[in-house]
Amino acid sequence: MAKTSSSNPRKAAPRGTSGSAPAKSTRAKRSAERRHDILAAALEEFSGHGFEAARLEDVARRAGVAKGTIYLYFADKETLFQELIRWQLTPVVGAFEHATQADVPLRVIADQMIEMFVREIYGTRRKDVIRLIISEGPRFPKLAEFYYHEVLSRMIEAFRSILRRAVARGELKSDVFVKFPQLLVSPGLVAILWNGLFDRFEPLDPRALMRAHFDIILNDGRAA
Amino acid sequence: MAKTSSSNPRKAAPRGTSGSAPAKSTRAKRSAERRHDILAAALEEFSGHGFEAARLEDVARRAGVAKGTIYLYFADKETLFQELIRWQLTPVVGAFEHATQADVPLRVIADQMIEMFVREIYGTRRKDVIRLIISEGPRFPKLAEFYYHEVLSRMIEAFRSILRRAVARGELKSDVFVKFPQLLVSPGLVAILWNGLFDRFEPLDPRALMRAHFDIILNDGRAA
Amino acid sequence: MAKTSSSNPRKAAPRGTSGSAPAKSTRAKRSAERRHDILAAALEEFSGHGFEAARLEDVARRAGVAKGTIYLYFADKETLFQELIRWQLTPVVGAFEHATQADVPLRVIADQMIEMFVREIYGTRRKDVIRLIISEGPRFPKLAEFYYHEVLSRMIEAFRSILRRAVARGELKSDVFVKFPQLLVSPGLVAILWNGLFDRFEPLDPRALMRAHFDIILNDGRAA
Amino acid sequence: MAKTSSSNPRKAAPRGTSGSAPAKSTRAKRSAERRHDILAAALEEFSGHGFEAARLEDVARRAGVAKGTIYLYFADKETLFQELIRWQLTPVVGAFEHATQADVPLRVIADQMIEMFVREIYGTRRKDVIRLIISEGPRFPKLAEFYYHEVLSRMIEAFRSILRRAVARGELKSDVFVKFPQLLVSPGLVAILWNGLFDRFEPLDPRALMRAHFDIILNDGRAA
DNA sequence: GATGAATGAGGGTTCATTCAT
DNA sequence: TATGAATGAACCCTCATTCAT
Repeated sequence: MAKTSSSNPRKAAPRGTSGSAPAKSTRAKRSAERRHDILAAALEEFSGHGFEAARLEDVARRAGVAKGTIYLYFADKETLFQELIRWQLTPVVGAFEHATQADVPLRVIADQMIEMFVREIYGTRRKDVIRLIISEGPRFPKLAEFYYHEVLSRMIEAFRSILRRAVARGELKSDVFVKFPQLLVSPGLVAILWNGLFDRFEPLDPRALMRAHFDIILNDGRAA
Repeated sequence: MAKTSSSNPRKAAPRGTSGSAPAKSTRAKRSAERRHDILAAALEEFSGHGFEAARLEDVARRAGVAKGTIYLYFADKETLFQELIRWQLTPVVGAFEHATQADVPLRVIADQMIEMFVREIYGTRRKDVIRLIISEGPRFPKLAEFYYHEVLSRMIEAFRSILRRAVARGELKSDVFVKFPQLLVSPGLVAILWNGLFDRFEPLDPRALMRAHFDIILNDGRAA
Repeated sequence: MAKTSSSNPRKAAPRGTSGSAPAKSTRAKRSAERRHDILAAALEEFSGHGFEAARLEDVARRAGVAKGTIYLYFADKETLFQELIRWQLTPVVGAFEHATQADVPLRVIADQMIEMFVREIYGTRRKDVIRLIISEGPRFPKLAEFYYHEVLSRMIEAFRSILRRAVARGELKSDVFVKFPQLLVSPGLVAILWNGLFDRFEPLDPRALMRAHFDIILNDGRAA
Repeated sequence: MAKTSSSNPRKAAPRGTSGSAPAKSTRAKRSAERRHDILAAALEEFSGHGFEAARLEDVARRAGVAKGTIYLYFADKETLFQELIRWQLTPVVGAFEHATQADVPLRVIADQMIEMFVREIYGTRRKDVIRLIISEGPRFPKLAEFYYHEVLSRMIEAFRSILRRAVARGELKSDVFVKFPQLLVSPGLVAILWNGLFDRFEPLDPRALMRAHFDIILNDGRAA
């Protein structure tokens, strides 16, 4: 009953060019790469098949490691899954919070948000991560909890601060969005879900959808 | 070596209002009841665990039948799942189409839609059926196809006819909704998903959310 | 509760001219027909799939009866199987014994045997019955026992009496066949087995095979 | 919804003489042993119960492995069955072909054949393998095909070359056996089938049977 | 650390048999 | 008698997890 021999290697994969980190022991670097490879492989497999149907053997093969190796880095399938979500979403939250601090007109922010969403979420595997949270969240209370506390509530707070500034500035006549910030992001959600389910029947342009939505709610006459 | 998988009766489901036929033979009635019991049990189990993780043994136990009995009514697990979706959603589409034919002001229709949604979807197991389609749809092309053709496209068409009338009447200045009817229903979707994932952290009143949304897009000054 | 209005029409006329049986109560006649139908259906299914893989549901459907009806006539699947063998083989033994009593030259008898074999065994479902005994016999001791006592030993005895007469008459110089009558029938067996296994690769004419065999062992110069 | 059934090593079977390689890694050796154990266990179970009725759990228990282990070596039950046949029969074909190349009198060859048959087939489990092919072949076209191409046609060819030499030498007056080599082996077949079905009622000495047969067809006066 | 062979519980599906109608 | 819906034991196969090397 080997305890996890721990000294769990650092997160954060070396992204892009391989070893830019200057002074990491080869051991530690290899370890971090392994962990990254496994997470990346898991992303593909969980995205493609869902949690239950994804097979750790396929994750291992895709990562180029043996099945047992996965258990050196992650306690079990469920932990791997949760770490995968964390690994993908944590970076964007920071970027998002940072991007919303600039004091620019609401419409400009909206355009930035749209581009950011399309570039960082819709155009990447993160789209599938969102879908995974929606699909598997109800069966993984801890996952939903992590997502709510570490991602969603921070993003909502960022939104609210933007919105409050916009109301103060008179750009928004109403404060409904402060109360229901979900209304701001719902088109993004719809775009993601539609894409996975119905794009083959009727494609949906996420940018156009979100622009139309902001035109309406910002109510500036462009769409009226 | 494979055998032709045996025949399955698949008697007509008790769509909508129950049996109006006054004199059903006991056999046929029992059969319809069994089918109904199995579908109801499957709804609970699939909702609670998802398609893969739901166990037919639990469905059987919950329905009060033996495991093998399920196979008298449904060819396999997947068929049971699809029939379940069909059984739950087909009736509401008709009701919805009928409800949207009245020639009344858009705001009245909107209020009716909200009430209908809360009563027929959000307040029932149908909410879970929607969630199931979102979760499992990507892995069940036929399911997504059925849902798109038999449910979604019909509902979208109904929406569009309402919206076109509203534009013609001058109630709507823009025709974006005719182009993106998804924007109309996105709050309902958000409400369902939020409910399953985050209600325990921060409850969300679906009626309030949807009303806020319609206030904004109908733009009549109440919320502006 | 409409009962099936029944009056189930009789199946398949009882071979050759229709009703030659003079005075059977309708009940008894119907019952015998049912039994016959089930046996005939079982012959097809067991021949085609073997004992284990044959499904009683298919037997019932083919016989035009309900699954439960089979159990009114036969105790279980195994009994049905054994009765089937008995039903098919009992008649031929008598015919065979009768045919071998004529006091004619051995070669004439041989030719008659060949024709009888081709007509009554190889050209009919009885060929499959033989195969079934070979395939399933080791797992059904009672079946092998029945076959040995009721069929084989009687046929062997008949053969031996022919052979003894032939030896006495000087038609056969040796009495090996009296000791090993199996050598007489082995080509028939080979023909049956070859037919089921390899005919598609290399057809085998049973009549030619058997004639060649008798030419050799009767050693009369035709083939020498 | 189907997954690609995973890979199967299928290391080379220990054909004929065991491992001549002196230094096998323990891993590889254990693997070959396991495969052999499973095949041997499968031989017992399939022989005793037939393909359908044999249970893989019993094979596993007999081989001393877990149920799942079988699937590390064989894709499924059917593959295990076919590999079993191949494993048993391939070696004898080569041995047989080799044995028939000596240019010795026909009667000598015949005696050698008889001894070889009794020693290598009748006295071993290969007898049961032959029975399995006969029993299951009609339901496993691929099995019959393998057997015909890899075993039977090669043996027939070997027989024919012997026979042609014998005809040329004047040892055989007729060439019927060149046309129907089945007639040469039919007593061996009869011996095998008789053994499985009727030996308990009336034992049959395979050697005596085959000698009697060859005496007759070689027609040299010993038996006349 | 890394491997991958081995494990064995678990679940979908089949089908002989029963029994209420 | 006849039916066929219902039963539930049985069995093949999968795959997360372990552990000797």
